[in-house]
Amino acid sequence: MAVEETKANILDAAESFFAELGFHGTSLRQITERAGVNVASVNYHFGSKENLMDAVLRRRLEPLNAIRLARLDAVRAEAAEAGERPSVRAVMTALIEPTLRAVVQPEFGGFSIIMSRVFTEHKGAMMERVGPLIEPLLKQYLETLWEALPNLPEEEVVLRLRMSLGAMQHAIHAVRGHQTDSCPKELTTAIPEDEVVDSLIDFVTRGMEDT
Amino acid sequence: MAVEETKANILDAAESFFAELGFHGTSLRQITERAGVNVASVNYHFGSKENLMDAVLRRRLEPLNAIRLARLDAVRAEAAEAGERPSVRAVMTALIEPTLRAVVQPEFGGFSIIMSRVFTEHKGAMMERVGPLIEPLLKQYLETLWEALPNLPEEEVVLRLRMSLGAMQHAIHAVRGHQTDSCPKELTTAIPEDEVVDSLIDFVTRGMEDT
DNA sequence: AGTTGATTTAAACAAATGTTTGAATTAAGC
DNA sequence: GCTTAATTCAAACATTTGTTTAAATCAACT
Repeated sequence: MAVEETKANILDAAESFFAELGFHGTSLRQITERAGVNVASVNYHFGSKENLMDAVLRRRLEPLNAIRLARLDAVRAEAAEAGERPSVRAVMTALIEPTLRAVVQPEFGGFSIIMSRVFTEHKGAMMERVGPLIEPLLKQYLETLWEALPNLPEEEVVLRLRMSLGAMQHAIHAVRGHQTDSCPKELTTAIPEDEVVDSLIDFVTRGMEDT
Repeated sequence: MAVEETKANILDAAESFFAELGFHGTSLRQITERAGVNVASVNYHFGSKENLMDAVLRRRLEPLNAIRLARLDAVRAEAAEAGERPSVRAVMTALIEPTLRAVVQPEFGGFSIIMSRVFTEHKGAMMERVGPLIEPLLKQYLETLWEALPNLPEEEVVLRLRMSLGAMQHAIHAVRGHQTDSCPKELTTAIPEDEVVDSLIDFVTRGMEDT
C-alpha cells in the first residue's frame, strides 16, 4: 500500500469515527482496524492522536477556506468596481454557497459534524487547534459586513454573524440529516439541497439586514 | 453530608466537567474529586456514568421545558381568545426568553454547552437520551408555528425553526462567552444579556416570517 | 444504648487506552 | 543484486478507565 494511500485511509476512518463518537470516544484501534492498517501507523505517520485530528481538520478546511476567501474577494472587487457597498446578500452567499456545496459531498462524510462539535466546544484542545484555521476567515467576512451595514453598531453585526453561523450549522445538519436519516424525528426535512441553500441565504439575509 | 447534598455535588461537578471536556473526556475520578466524594458514590447513587449524564440533563431540562411549554400555552390561549392566529414573534419570544434567562444564570454553568453538544451529535447515546426530553416540546412549537405561518409549506417552517434554533444556540454562546471569555477572539461580543435577547428575537422573527 | 439499614470508604478488578519498541518486510538507488 | 532507507508489524509498555467488593462508618428509630 502506498504511503499516501495509508494516510488517506487513516484520515477517512478517523473522520467518520470522530464524527460519530467524538475525539475521546474513538480509539486508535477502531480507526486503524477500519483503515486496514497497524495500530502503530498513526503514531508513525501523524505523531499522535491529537495530530491526527489536526490533519483530519486541515484536509477539509484549508481548501474550503481558500474557496470561501476567493468568493468574498470577488464580492468586494465587484462592489469596489461599481463604487457601491457590498450587499449583505452577496456576502452571505459567498459564505454559504461554497460551504454547503462542499459539505453535502459524500466524501465530506462526518466533517460537518466534527466542525459543529468544534464550534460548540469553544475551549479545550479542539478549539485551540481550529481557531487559527477559521479566525482569519471570519475576520475578513466581519470587516466586509461592517462595510455592508454601516448604520449598525459593530457589536451588533458581530452578534448577527454569530447567529447566522448557527443557522448555517443547523441547516447543514438538516441537509445531511435528510441524507442520513439521523436527526431527531420532529426536525427532519425532505427539502433538497438547492432549496436549503436558497432558504438559508434568505433567512440570514433577512436576519442580518436592517429592517 | 446529607444524601441530597452528595448527589448535588456530584451533579455540579459532572456538569462542569462534561461541558469542558465532554462525556468521554471526563473521568469519574475527576468528578468525584471535585465533588469531594468517593469514586464509588457515582455508581451507588446513579448506577453508572451514563445514568449520571442523564441526571445532569434532566435536572436542568425538565423545569426549563415546563416553563417553555407554559409560555407557549399562554400565547396560544391569548390568540384563541382574540380569535387570531398567534404571531411569529410571540411564539419565538415564548421559546427564547425563558431559555436565555435560564441559561445565563451562573448555576446553569456548562449546561448550555452540554446542550449544544447534544444538538450537534444527532446520533449516538447522548441524542437518544435527550431526544425524548425535547422532541415533545419542539413538536408543540412546530404546530403553533404552522398555524402562525399558514402560507408557507410545512417543510419550510421546519427548516426555518431549525435555523432559528441554531441562531439561538450561538447567541447563547455569545452571552456566555461574554461572561467567560472563552469564545474565539473574532466573535466576542460585549452586548449585555437583555440586548442579546432582543436582537435574537428580532433576528429569528425576521428570518421566520414571510417577507 | 442497641439494632437496623443506609451511606461512605479504601482497595482491587478486568478491560481498554495511547504510545513505544525492535524486528520483519518492502521499496528504491546505484 | 546489494545496500540503504522507509514502512509495517506483532508484542509489550505503563496508565487510566468504569465498576465492584466487603468492611467501616454514619444516621435513625425503638
